[in-house]
Amino acid sequence: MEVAEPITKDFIREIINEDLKTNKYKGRVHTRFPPEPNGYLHIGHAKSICLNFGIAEDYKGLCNLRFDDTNPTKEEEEYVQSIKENVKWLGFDWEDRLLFASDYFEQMYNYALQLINAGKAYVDDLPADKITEYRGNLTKPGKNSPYRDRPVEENLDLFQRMKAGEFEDGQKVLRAKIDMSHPNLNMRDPVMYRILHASHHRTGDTWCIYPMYDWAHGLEDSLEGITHSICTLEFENHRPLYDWFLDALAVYHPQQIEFARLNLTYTVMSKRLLLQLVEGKYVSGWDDPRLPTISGMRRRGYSPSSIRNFCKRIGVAKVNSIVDFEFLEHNVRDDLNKTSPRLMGVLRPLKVVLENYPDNQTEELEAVNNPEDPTMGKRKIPFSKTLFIEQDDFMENPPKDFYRLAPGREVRLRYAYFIQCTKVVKTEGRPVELHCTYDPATKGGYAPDGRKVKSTIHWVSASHAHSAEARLYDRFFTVLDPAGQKDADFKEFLNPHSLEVLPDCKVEPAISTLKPFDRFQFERLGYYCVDSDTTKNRIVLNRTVELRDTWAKLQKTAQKKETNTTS
RNA sequence: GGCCCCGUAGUGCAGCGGUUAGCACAAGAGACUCUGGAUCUCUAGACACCAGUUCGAAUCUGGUCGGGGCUGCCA
Repeated sequence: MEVAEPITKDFIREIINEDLKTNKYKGRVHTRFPPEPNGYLHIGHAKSICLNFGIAEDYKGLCNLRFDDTNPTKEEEEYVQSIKENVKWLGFDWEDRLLFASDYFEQMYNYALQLINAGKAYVDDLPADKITEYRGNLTKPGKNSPYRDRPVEENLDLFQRMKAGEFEDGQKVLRAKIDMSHPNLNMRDPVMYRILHASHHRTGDTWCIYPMYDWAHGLEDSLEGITHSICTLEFENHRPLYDWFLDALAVYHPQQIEFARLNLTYTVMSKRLLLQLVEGKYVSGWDDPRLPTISGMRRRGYSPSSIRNFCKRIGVAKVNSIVDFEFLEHNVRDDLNKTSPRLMGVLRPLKVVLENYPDNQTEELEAVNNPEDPTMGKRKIPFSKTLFIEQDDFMENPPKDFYRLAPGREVRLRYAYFIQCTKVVKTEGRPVELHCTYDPATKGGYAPDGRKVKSTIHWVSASHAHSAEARLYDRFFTVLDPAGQKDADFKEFLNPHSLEVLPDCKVEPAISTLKPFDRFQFERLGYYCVDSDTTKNRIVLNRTVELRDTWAKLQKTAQKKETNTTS
């Protein structure tokens, strides 16, 4: 029985409820997800996507996908494509509302003219460093540019010539005329347009002046009839400006609401830093499975619903916080447990020969595809005299709490037989082959005499197994907050063991029915998925996340105890 | 020295003047089990501080302390 998720009423939905009550927007709810196409989306964006599209769903409103493409020097078409794919993959639909800020450039230009005419904007000839200097700082008020009081006619003429391409990059800017001594630095005559002789991914070379975020964003929202413009906390100080522009123009005025962006332990959540990792080849690309990008997580094996659940469960607030990476993992396990077919595969094979099993016999044993979901059916697994089991499932001198195979001990091979270890073959002190006997009476895994075994282990038939490469991932960084370390580059904290490649794993034949991006569980090991590097001749698997492992935890605490007493 | 935002278990959220301060993850104990998985049960754990308002404050007000953000022609 599924327990209904409690309906969390976050502060944003409370504001919307209030607006609905007062009929502020005539009953409309219209949000937008406004990425800049300058990189790939990450899990932090997923939070925003779920929020914006989720609110639209909840209130039967609309959510636009709008690319905020106002800076041609950083934006690329590749990013537009990846973002569209990611949003779609996450399960959201912008219908016919795929929009671009660049579609409004002409309109924005006219609005700028309007502001100039109203005496609220001026062309400034000050170079960039002077503008900075004139701005003052946190505690010192700024001072007016000598060009601040140019007559309207001159401003109009200059601005039109900026647009016409008569000036070099950086030679002039258009600024709002607000207040150079305002305590909020954003209000000290912010730049509205800069000259950029750069080719834009959509408008090409038709423009050489491009609007700044503060000027553009509110207009985009206004033009689209957005009701609630949801953004992250760092834009809080920009809201007065957002409001100022819209009021100065006397146009439709959405409400900006800020929430805290997502932070996750042991990772970085910034397109800028992720770009460094990609460009510096610290990863294989934007879709490297160790990255918190949507593409990376998809390749790693995360399901869209696991990400959506995660985003729903972390909530929305205004406190800066950092979510445990374990919580993300909990959500994948939770989802994948219910939806993933099970398979058996051996990561680090140890050969087992069943001495009393007929030499050339093969049996087909029946296995359940998903114990959590009987509708997923059953499958046959081949069994024979020579098998592989996991090296970890055998210990020559086991401690008392080790339940698995050991000399003289009996365990169950899942869905197969009880076996007992009779002999250990070693080279250089390491077990390389086990001789066991099987009990024919236990076929299927049940002992007719009712005797119990302490554990059930997984196995594959040696001659039937498919070889595969498994890529095991560990946390990407060694510290909780790699980007927040004092006086240090975040790349210093990369975990050198974040990727472990096991080139020759042994997997049951059913693996061949899967295709890239298919997800499954290796029984007793974890959730895996087929990597996109897989070809006809080579199977590559990614470990999404390990199963919860109380044995490993026991060992870890025992180890800790030991080092505590010895030191 | 300025402006803005924020302080509830280890972590993330809920609590909207009267609750034994709730939920989830993590932690600990146990049950069950052909995955040392899943599931189930139980345990421990928090209102930053000080005043004020009120019969009554985690909730309202003021202050203190603490955290975050803001000085791009980035978004």
